[in-house]
Amino acid sequence: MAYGYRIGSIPLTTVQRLPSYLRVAREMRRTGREVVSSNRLAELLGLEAIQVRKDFGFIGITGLPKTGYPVEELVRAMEHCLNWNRVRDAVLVGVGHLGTALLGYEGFAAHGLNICAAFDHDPRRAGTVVNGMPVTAMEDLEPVLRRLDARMAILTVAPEAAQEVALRLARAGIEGIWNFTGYPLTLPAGVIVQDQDIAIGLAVLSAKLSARDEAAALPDPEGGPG
Amino acid sequence: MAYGYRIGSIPLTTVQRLPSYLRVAREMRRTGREVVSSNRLAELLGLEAIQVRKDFGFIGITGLPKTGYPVEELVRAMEHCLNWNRVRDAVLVGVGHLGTALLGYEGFAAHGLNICAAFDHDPRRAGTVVNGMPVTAMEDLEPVLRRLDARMAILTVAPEAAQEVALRLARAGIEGIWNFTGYPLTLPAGVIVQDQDIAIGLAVLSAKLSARDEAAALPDPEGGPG
DNA sequence: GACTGTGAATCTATTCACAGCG
DNA sequence: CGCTGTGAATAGATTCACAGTC
Repeated sequence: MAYGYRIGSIPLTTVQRLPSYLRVAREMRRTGREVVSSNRLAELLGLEAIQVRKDFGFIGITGLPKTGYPVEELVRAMEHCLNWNRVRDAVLVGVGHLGTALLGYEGFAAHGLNICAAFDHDPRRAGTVVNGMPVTAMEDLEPVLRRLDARMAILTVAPEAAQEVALRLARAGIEGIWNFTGYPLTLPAGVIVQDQDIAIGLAVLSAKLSARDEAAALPDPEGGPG
Repeated sequence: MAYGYRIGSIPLTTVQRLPSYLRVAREMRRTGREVVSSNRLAELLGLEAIQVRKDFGFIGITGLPKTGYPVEELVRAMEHCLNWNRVRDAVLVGVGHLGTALLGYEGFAAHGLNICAAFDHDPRRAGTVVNGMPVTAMEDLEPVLRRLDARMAILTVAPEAAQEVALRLARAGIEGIWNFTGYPLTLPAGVIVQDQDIAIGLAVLSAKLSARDEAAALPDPEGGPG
């Protein structure tokens, strides 16, 4: 196993689509809409209706023939599945450009995430306040973590430091690491690592543009432009 | 089709793994290593060796029995596939927290990306310089784009503005949009949109932590902790 | 012996066909 | 009808088995 197809009983691909369903469902709730069909959701998100229905089936949401799915129940079920209905504390390590941006990101509240401490290795940064969050020196990582109740860490240090810092976090009891460094971490089993590699998205976009160029350079075997 | 399984002749999943292969291969080249086996790469990246070999097969890299794959050729083939061997210009729209971070990100050079202009809707931000990049007012978007040679745009505006700005970019000739807004864009066919939704990674991590909690609350049907 | 590389097998995800219900 | 939901069918990704090569 080098993959991880399911989370609990829910397919990974379904979980990956939940944030976009949830965003739309919350917006509908806000505007007072009470039910929505799989067709409408699919259209808004560029998916197939059957996929929406299958996904909802996996997370145990049941709809009403003729009318659709109740928006309120959708929101509740997805929030429960993602645990986004209660606030969880997380620490952030590495207050560079990206760490700073994440400290300023207001969307985390909607995802049940509260950054409760920030750490940086640079002594000139420690002691300052960045986007409203005081920055603590790295040497205080362990004692501060002991006082807090954070299970998650957001890792935004330089790739060279990633492994060492991640290990310290794991030893200090952090259970889940959201890894923005691009460095492939090796950690004791039991610590969950979620890689967030910005290069992947860029790779896909680059490859698509590149493939289109090559297709355009060839005679057109079938189908028009686009 | 609501999916897009392949880019040219290469499976999407393979393209998504290329950045991590490339990172390791470049590091090996830097340290003077000339060949590497699929086994070694798999170990470093937490994959299966056979998957590495299959991936390399897809992008046309051929190795040598007994020795492995030539590092230099690996780097070249992957850079070519991703078009990361030549520099492409891109514009960035939306100089908030995230846009600012991306303007300061030094890794783009290694990915062949050069941000050549930045735009923002806020009149207080236009005219300033952020992380070395002068910020242009939104009303100058079209004329400035006409003078530049950018095919790609990085979209980091607020979700509410995403659709409208994306449409302007598409009309101005932008071919690929890297969409950080979380808003599901609808654009004329022919414009490639790559969604980069930070909430997906958080959703997966949250769901994994959540699933573990629920598993821990149950009697252990098989297998130890983890 | 130590690797690569191919064709088959397995496993997963998506899509289709259609039954069921209001 | 218009919509959900299930079981089967298809497409895709991963993994296995093993032949081929240096």
